[in-house]
Order: sequence, then C-alpha cells, then structure tokens
Amino acid sequence: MAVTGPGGTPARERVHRAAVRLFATKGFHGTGIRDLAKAANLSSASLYHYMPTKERLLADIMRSSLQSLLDAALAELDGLDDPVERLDRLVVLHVTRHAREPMRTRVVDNEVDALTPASRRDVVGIRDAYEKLWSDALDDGLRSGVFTTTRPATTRLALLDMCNGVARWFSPGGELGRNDLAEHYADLARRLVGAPPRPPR
Amino acid sequence: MAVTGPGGTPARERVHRAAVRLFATKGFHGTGIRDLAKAANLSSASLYHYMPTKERLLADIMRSSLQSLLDAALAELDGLDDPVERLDRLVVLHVTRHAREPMRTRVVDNEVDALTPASRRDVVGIRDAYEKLWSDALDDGLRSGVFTTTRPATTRLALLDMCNGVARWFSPGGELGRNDLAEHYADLARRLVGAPPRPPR
DNA sequence: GCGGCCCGATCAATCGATCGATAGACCAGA
DNA sequence: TCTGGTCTATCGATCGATTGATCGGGCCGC
Repeated sequence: MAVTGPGGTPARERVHRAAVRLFATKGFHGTGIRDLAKAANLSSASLYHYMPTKERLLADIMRSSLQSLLDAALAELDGLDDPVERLDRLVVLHVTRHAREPMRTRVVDNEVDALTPASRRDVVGIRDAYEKLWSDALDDGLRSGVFTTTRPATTRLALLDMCNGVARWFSPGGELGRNDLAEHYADLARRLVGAPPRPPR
Repeated sequence: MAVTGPGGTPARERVHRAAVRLFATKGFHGTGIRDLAKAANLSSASLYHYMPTKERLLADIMRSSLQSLLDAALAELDGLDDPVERLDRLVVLHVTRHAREPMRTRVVDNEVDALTPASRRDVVGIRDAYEKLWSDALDDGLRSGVFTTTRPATTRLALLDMCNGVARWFSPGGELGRNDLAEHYADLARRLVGAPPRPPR
C-alpha cells in the first residue's frame, strides 16, 4: 500500500488535492507541472504515475465533482413531488456543497474551456443533467401556480448564478456557518421565484 | 495617423479588442502572445508598440472597464436619494453593460488573480468603490424599512453574483434584448431584497 | 532623411512530458 | 532461509516545443 509521504496522506490523494487548490487559485493554464509537483511533495516525473496528462487530471476532477453533485441531488429529490420542496432541497444541497468545497467548485465553474472537446462533452453533459433538475422543479412550480415569473428561463439562470456565486467568496472562517448560509439562500430562492416564504423555525 | 489594417481599424484598438476576446474565451494564461498577434493582424514584435507587457495590457483592460462602470454608476445615482430607485438604476446599468460587453466583463470577473500585486490593488480598489454603491443603497433601504432581509451582507453578495452571471451566458442573438433583460433583473432584484414590485409599464 | 510602424530572427526561460535507473516490498521455488 | 524475479514508487536528467520579450533593420509618408 502507498501510505508514505509526510503526513501519511497517499500520494495519489496529495496530487488530487494540490491540483484542486492550484487550479482554483491560479487557474489551469497558470499552474505549471512543477508547481503541482512541489505542492504534492513529488518530482514532476513522479506526478505522471498518478495522472496520464495534466488535462486529464483536470477533467477527472471536474467529472467526479459534478457526478457526485448530481448523484446527491438525485438521492435528495427521490420520491419528492412538491416543486417548492424540491427547490428548497436543491438550493440547500447546492449551497452547502459550494461552501464546503469552494475550491473544487471554482475549478468546475471556471475551467470548462481548458478542457479538450472530448472531455468538455462529458463534463457539460453531466452539468446539463444536473441543471435539468432545477428546470424541472421550476417548470412544475410554474405550472401549478406556486411560482410566478414572467421569464422562466432567465429566472432559472439568475437563480443558478446566485447560488454558484457562493464558491467565489465563501470562506470557512466567516461569521456565517454553512448550514445557516444554505438556509438563507433557500429563503432568497423562494423570493426570486415568487414562492411563499418558508415557515420560521 | 495609424489607420491602416484591413477594415480601417487602428492597430491599437485591434490589439485591445483581440485581447478582450481571447482573454475572455481562453483565459489570460491560455492566450499566447502569438495568438494575440494573429488575432490583431500584427507580428508578435509589433504588439509591443501598443503594450508594455502582456500583463499590463490585461491590467489596462480591467482598469478602464471598471472605471467606466464606476463613472457611469456615479452619474446615474447623482442626486438620487430613494434607495429603491438607486437599486433599480444600479441593476439596470450593471445588467445592460454586462449584456452589451460580456467578453470585457468576463475578463474583469475571472482574471483578477492573473494580475501582479500592484495592478491587483488598483483594480480591486475600483471594484470596491463600485460595490460600495450597492452596499449603501441596500443599507439605506434597510434602515428606512423599504428593504427586508435577515442577512444584509449575504444578500448583497447574492444580488451581485446574480447580476454578474449575465456576462457568462448572455449572447446578443438571444430571444431577450438587453433592455428587457435589464428590466427583468430589476424585478428580480426587488424580490430578493423584499422591496415592493415595480409598477407595470 | 527623419520618425512612426512594422517585421523576421532570435533570446533565455519555462512548458508538458519522457527517459532510464534505483530502491524497496512482495512472492515463488529451492 | 536464501535467491531470483516482478511490481510499485520514486527520481534526476533531459527532450522538443513554446513561452514572453528583445533587437536590429526595413518600409513609407512627410
């Protein structure tokens, strides 16, 4: 088993983590193979035992992040019918994740066009499936009259952009915890789509 | 006068424009000096007649974009007292600009950490002054009771993120024109901060 | 023939990636 | 218990290509 390295963290994981941190802060093209090696406590040659290519490492990070978000969302919505509840859950899940792993999310959001066309197709496919959950909840709510907006498509984009923004400024040490933040965003989302406010706890 | 070049556009402007387009689509670090030269119909050597450095070109683009946004906002708000009207105007101006020049805005929003510390200080300074206009409008409205939110700071961030998102997906050929889009966002903004809806036109 | 534009050629540095080699863990057969 | 072989993890050295930037000189309208 590969359990060497200072701190006991396996090398594969160190590479992954370092890549997320560097890609998020300096960008994919701004991160050299040697920066990555230094951050993972490896030589740049050893790096290639854990990734086929710098681009594929990026693609793997993005793919797995998005897939786990999609899976979690599907599990969260399972069996649910009420559009308001579905929206609540989507917002809370989304914001919680973005606040828990802002770096990873920043990579997913900002580095899409550093991917090769093939990788991009995969990643965008997963993202579209995820965003369809939002569209469906919104459409159902509009049909049943519990949401109101004159421009559903634009409102959906505004809603998603609002929630995505969290990853850009959230820092774990802030005054607001992840859960309170997510609850607040659920309130804001209801306001945006014209749904009745959530009952106070 | 330098008015050569196919199409009659002066070289300095061609460089500027090409840089905005390339930085926005491929990122600052993803754009080579030769890509830039080709897009501006110049040799990579001639490029340096119009910019001291690639990084300074980026800094100039960001600085002038932000400064013109701040100036326009100050002009727009001049003499205005009512927080609701100030918020309306800020949203309409912001969204209109983001929709008119999504490329330029994407550069401003995404490439901040490609700047040297000195350039970054300048740029962030202007951005902070601009965002303070939003904070002030929001605070005044909260004080006077016309806005309602439990978390003013977070709500401000959510509001700004929502409006910033426009630059990431707006394309001029879409079904919605710039002005209609801006009006819709003004409605959404009022909902977010708990202000009464705008009177229908 | 002077000055603003412009370029081909080229610089040192860095890029992503590959090479051959070494050290150690593990296992099979004697 | 020793031995030979295989596998994984790691490295220094180096590959060709590309990077941002520079230099010396050519062209052209004045």
